[in-house]
Amino acid sequence: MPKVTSKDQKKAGVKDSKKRSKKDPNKPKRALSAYMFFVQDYRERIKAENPEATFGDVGKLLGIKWKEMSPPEKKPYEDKAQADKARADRENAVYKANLKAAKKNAKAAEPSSDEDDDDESD
DNA sequence: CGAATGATTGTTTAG
DNA sequence: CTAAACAATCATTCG
Repeated sequence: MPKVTSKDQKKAGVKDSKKRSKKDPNKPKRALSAYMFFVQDYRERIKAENPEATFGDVGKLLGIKWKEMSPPEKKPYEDKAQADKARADRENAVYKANLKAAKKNAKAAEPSSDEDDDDESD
């Protein structure tokens, strides 16, 4: 049942104060969501339609509009999301390379000062 | 192998 | 600057 949506996260008290936990050395994070791109384009529009709207209002309005949007309307945004995903994928490759290199370097298992220079031979 | 959960992404405005 | 609401996502990880 724990379908923990972002709402549950905040409900659980999981707010982002300063990065949430950090276990991996340098994860490429992830790609953005269609919503991110959607907002980037709508942020101005929402403000245009709701010049008096504040954080809570604009924020909600944006989400509502998003839901009101038709799949084909979000399509272009999803497309960007996928584009970002592709970009993230690249970071992922580098990330893995870094880990692999670091791991290979970490022979004594002593993470004291491991300075690895990144050389993207691309 | 499968489900779940966590981490992350970007924006808004106001104090 | 940071905080929370808004939605997506999707990769990692545990069983």
